[in-house]
Amino acid sequence: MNEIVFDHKECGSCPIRHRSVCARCEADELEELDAIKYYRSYEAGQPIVWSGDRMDFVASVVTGVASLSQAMEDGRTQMVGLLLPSDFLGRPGRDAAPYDVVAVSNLTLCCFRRKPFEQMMIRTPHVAQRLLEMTLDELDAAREWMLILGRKTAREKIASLLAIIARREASLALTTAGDGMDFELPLTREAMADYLGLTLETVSRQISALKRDGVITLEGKRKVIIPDFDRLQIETGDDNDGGLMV
Amino acid sequence: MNEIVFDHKECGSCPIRHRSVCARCEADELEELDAIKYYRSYEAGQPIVWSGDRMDFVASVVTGVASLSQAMEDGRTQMVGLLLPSDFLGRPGRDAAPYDVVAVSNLTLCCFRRKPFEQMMIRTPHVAQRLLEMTLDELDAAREWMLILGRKTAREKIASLLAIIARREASLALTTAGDGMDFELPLTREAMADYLGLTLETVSRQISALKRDGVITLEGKRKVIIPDFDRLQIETGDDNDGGLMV
DNA sequence: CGGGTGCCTTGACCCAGATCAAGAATTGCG
DNA sequence: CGCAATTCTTGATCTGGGTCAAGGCACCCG
Repeated sequence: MNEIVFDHKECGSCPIRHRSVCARCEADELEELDAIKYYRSYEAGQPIVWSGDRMDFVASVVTGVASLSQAMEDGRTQMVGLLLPSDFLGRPGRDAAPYDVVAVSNLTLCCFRRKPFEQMMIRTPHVAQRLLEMTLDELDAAREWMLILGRKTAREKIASLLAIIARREASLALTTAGDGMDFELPLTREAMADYLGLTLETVSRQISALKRDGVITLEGKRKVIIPDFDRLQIETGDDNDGGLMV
Repeated sequence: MNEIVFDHKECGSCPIRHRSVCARCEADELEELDAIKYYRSYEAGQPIVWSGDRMDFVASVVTGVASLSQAMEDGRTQMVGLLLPSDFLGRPGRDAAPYDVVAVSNLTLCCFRRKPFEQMMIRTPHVAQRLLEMTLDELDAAREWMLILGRKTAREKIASLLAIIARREASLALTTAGDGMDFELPLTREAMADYLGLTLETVSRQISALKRDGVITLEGKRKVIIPDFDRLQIETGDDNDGGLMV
């Protein structure tokens, strides 16, 4: 893997966004992708596709947050993934969307018509490779999430979610500012509950508890300040080495 | 996708085992794969790899059942996947195993040394394509499992697991015998508990309850008879159209 | 045949988190 | 500016599933 300087702004719209591969984007495929690409914006709360819908594009998130979720008939819903800027949405080779996709905040997608994208994938093998890599990452994240859902307490779940968001946030903003960090929560309490398999009341109570215990500080309802990341990490119940996520 | 007659025995050892792709296996790659392939057997209960171990092979399951699981330091464990015959194990491009892999029953793997396999992947694009497809299926399965873990009751969890195993079993044995079906449970109560995020006592109680209510019949402790699959399906809480799985 | 050793079942009790309910804080809009 | 409409917090109570404990059953081995 050759380490190439990586400008996220330029590359954000490229679904094969990755420092080593982006270099190649500068070559042929980028133009090819440009020809089939278009942007779309969504308002917070707006649905993007419903489970089962035909989906004739794939896309990458430019700005904002989207959620993938599955719903049961009686209204119970489980969020199964969270898409942050630079994440990929859609599945080459599949007609129907497998989950509901909703814009959690205001959102911009960079879309590619699916058929031409698939064609390109066949012709340029490294795109399929990259997509495989990304899918394996998503699979790992989904499985780490299974551990959270199946075996962690409410407090550990909240801590895990905060740690994951903090880590993601830190890796995007390149401010590796030691152990203290802060960010804006992109999710409502209800969305957090749907992600964690809890009720919104429990989410609220556990956030209050973490605040009371000095693990986090809140500024308003959404801004979270983490004075000591290691402390938060302990609250997650995980062993104390890194695990990637979301 | 061209529908070719599919002999599972011949193809079981081919990691690109799929009716449409198997046809191509008859050509070049099959020989190439044969050259780097070897078999390994494990006894029930035997570990195959531990999370974090270096893993220098990929494999496909020939016979038996293996489990993927994640453990917390204090002993809580969550099973995150179940590998049945014809499933693929391992990740091209990754050195370390991300989970513990254990043989649930006696198990035979058909292994390929990883490096040569990766080389071949680069040269033959349709293998990468197939692997991407398989990984997407696993991702869907993992996410359906997230719904089960996060939002279903204990009874629904058990019903879901039984329905999933029954469906898998039915698709392997080509006996599409209407609505009645039966199979041998490949998991202990404890393994089921680890899969479902429950305790083994709750698993036992809910199985007893389903038996009492006539949803299933047991023969011994492991053989499950499902007189009416639709009835079981209702107990899962899902909407009543198919959803793939495991 | 008798006593392990796994695996499973069932009962009694308890508690983390759900549910129900009442406000408080924040946001948006006429 | 004032009055909804959201979104969040907190309290009181309830309950599904966890925990602890006591056998039951099948199989193996000496």
